[in-house]
Amino acid sequence: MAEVVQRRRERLRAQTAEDIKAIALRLLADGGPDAISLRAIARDMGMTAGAIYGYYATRDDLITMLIGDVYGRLVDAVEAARDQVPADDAAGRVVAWGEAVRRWALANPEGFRLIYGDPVPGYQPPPRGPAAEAGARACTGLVGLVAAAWPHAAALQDDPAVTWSDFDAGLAAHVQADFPELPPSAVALALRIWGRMHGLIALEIYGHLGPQSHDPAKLYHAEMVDLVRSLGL
Amino acid sequence: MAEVVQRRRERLRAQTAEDIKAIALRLLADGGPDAISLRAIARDMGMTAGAIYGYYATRDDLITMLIGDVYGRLVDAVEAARDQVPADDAAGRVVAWGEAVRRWALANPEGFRLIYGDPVPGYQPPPRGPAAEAGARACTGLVGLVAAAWPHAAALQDDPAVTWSDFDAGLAAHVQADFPELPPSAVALALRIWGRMHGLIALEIYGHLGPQSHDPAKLYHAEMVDLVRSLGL
DNA sequence: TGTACATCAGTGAACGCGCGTTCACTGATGTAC
DNA sequence: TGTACATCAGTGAACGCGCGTTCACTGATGTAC
Repeated sequence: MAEVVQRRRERLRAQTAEDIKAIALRLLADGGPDAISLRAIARDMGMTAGAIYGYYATRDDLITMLIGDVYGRLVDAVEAARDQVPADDAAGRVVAWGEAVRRWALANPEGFRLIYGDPVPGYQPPPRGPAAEAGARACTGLVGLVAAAWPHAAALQDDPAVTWSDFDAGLAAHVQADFPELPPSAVALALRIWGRMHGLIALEIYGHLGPQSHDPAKLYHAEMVDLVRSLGL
Repeated sequence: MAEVVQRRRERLRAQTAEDIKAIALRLLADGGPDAISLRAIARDMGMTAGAIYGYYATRDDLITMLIGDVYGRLVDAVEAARDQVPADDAAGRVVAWGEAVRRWALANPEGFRLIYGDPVPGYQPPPRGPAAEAGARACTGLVGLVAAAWPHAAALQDDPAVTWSDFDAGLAAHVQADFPELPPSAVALALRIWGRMHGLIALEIYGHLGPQSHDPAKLYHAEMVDLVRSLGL
């Protein structure tokens, strides 16, 4: 077979694989994680359910790709928001990051559920893969924010009880390479900041904040302000 | 029919209704929220699926009761842990509360998912009901903790921009009745504390912390210490 | 003590549903000569 | 230009599954006389 034809076929295959993901994402946004079924996707694509197996080996494979994609977009959005703020404004970057997470979550609630919630029923996430990678990216970004703030934060947040062995070896190595001066407690701080951003957003997305608060945005912003203060900024 | 017989029948009915919930909870613990199906419950009870309709009108009704139950137990556990600490030790009570939430979540991960995560596929939570009630209880408890800390926290956390209208009217009225001195920003602080506890726990339960941290307990404890400090305690 | 009746928890079979997955096949596209 | 062959994306029908829900029914328990 001529190479040019083979290459066109590959392009078409890749295109269809993308279409499948795109439709899956629309189903996700419309109906929540449960709405992602091979049959529903096939229906929307005007295909047969069996045809999907030409592109993804199983449903879980597709979901895995999907989570990786969505998670990647979240991290993209958040990094972009951070980079809107000058690098020397450590406090501003932290707040920009945090507010961007919330903004993305509210704009893509089902995406947020897909990433952070019970994924699609019966789905078991693979320990390695695009999702884990995106998580690592997010984590790295937060460490970067902490690194920028560390000159001020150290006095409040340094804790000699924290050691490198408290963390994943890969993460620890990565941090030590990028920020040789940074102590392990700075990584702990980064993870805690992650949790701090995640908490209010998760409560809001899952409808637990609504019954009590009429203004979650204000609440979240206050939390970001307090967070920045706890960084000594 | 003799009253005594009717009463015994009622007792038996109530007992069976409880058994159904108990088995549903075991299914939840074993297989996650998706494992709660009327057919699975009936199988475990040695009944027919249809028989469940003698006790709960629909599956969603059962789930609603279940969530209320589980949430109630969580709040019970947390309140009990708080009450182990003398009332004049505001900081200790906050930490006890927070650690109890995490302990309960780790001991009942599927319960935590049921309450705070995507509930069972297709389930829509009713705005009123035992679950909402338990949420309100948790919220009230946190406000109590903040009230005890407010003499110290006010200087750091008071914010005149927060108004009573930022909150649910019922909650606001309740707080104003119980703690007449407390400003609205104390309620905001309580909700933020809720988020702060929820964040790391949710990340841990849903497996997002594991890849990065080897010692989530230490991480969480550090967060509680920082939280207490941000209360001026 | 015995018999006709009422209650009502639970049965069992059926309904229609959507799902993931498999597989022999069709039919369009391109190749070789 | 025409014909025989290869590729391979997609078909369509079927598999077996578990689900929520309904409904006419059975059969044990207790009541009334």
